[in-house]
Amino acid sequence: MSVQERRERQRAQRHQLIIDVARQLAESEGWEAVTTRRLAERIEYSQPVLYSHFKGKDAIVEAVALEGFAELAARLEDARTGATGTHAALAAVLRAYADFATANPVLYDAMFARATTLAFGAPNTPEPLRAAFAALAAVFADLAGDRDPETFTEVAWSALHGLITLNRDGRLRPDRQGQRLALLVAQLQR
Amino acid sequence: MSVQERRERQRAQRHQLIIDVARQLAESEGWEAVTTRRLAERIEYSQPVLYSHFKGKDAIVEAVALEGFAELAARLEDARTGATGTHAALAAVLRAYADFATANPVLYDAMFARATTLAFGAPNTPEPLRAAFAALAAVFADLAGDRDPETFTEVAWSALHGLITLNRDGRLRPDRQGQRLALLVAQLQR
DNA sequence: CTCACAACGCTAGCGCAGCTAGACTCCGGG
DNA sequence: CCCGGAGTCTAGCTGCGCTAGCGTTGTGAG
Repeated sequence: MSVQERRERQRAQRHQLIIDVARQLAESEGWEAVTTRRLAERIEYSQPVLYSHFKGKDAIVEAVALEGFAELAARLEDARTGATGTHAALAAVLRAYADFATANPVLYDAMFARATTLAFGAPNTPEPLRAAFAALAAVFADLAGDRDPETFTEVAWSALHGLITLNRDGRLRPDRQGQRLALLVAQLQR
Repeated sequence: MSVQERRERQRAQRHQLIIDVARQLAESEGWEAVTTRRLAERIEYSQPVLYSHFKGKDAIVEAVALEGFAELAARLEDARTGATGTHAALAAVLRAYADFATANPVLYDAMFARATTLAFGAPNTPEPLRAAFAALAAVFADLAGDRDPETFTEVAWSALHGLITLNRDGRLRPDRQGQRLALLVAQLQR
C-alpha cells in the first residue's frame, strides 16, 4: 500500500500548493486576479484539478483565510506572552493585531470580507478561529471587571476590527491610526 | 427649449429608476443578483443605456450607497434631536445606527463593503458622508473630555461598525448583540 | 411640408469568469 | 500481457461587465 500512501502524500502537497499559490497571487496582484484559470496555470495543472481538492473557488479562499487566522492567533499569543503586566500586554496585543492587518491586508480581507462562511459562535467553528479569539480574550478579560468577560472581549475586538476596516477603506483620517489605537487602549483601561 | 427640458427630466427619472431598481433587486435577492442584464431587463431598457447614466456597475452601487448614507444621517439626526440629555442621546443614536444596519443589511453592505471608493478623509468626500459622520460626532464629541473629539468619534464609530459587521458575519455570539451595544454605551460614558 | 441630421437606443458580440461533462492516458494488480 | 479504474485533460457551457456600430426616430431648418 506504499503506492497509495505516496499518492495521498503528493495529493496533500498539491492541496497545500493551491492554497499557497492562491495566497501569493492575491498578495501580489489582489484577489480579483485570483481566477481558477490563473491558479491552474501557476500550479501547472488544469482547472478541474482544483475542483478535486476544493468545492469551488470560495473554498480555496476560505482555506487561505483559515491559515490567516492561525497566523494571527500565533502573533497575538506571542505579543501577549512577550509582555509583562496587564497594561503592557493589552497594548502589545492591540498593536500586534493592527500590525498583522497592516502587513497582510489581503489576508485580512480574505478572513473578514471574503470568507463569510466561517462562523464563530457556531459549534462547527474551526480551531484557528477559536484560538485567535482566545488569544484576544486572554488579554481583554482582565479588564472586564464586573462585566461579562466574553461580551467585553467581543466589544473590544469589534472596536479594533472596525478601526482597521474603516481605516483601510479610507473612511477615517489617514495618518491618525496611531492616535486612534492609543485612544482605544486608554479607553479600554478606564 | 421645452423639449430639451422634458428630455432631461425624463433622463433624470430614468437615472433614479436605475438606482431604485438596483437597490430593490439587491434587497430582494442580494447583490450577487444585481447584474447589468437583469437591471436592464427590470428598467425595460437595454444594457448600454445603463452606461449612458453610469460609468459602470460599480458606479451604480456607489449611487445606492450614497442614498444609504443620506438615509443613515437622517435617522441619526432624528434620534439625536429626539432624545433629551447627553446620555439618552448617546444611547438613542447608537441604537438608531444599529437598527439601520439591521433593517437594511444590503444597503449597509453597499455603503461599507461594496463602495470602497467613497472616501471620508479626502476633500472630495460627498455631502451625505459628511452628514452621517457629523451626526455621530454631534453625540460622541460631548464624551471626549480632554481627548480630541474627532479622534474619539472615529474610535467610537469604529467600535459600532465593527460590532455590526462581525455580528452580521457570524463572528460573534448571536442573540447577544443587545448586551454588546449596552456595554459599548456604558464604556463610552466612562 | 419636406428632409437631412443628430441624438438615442438597440442588436450583437468580445473577452473572461466559474464550473463540468466526457474522453483519454497511464499505472498497478491479476 | 491485459484489464480496470484512478487521475487528468480538452473542450465547452452559461453568465458576467462592457462596447462597437447599426437602425430608428423625432427635431428643426429651409
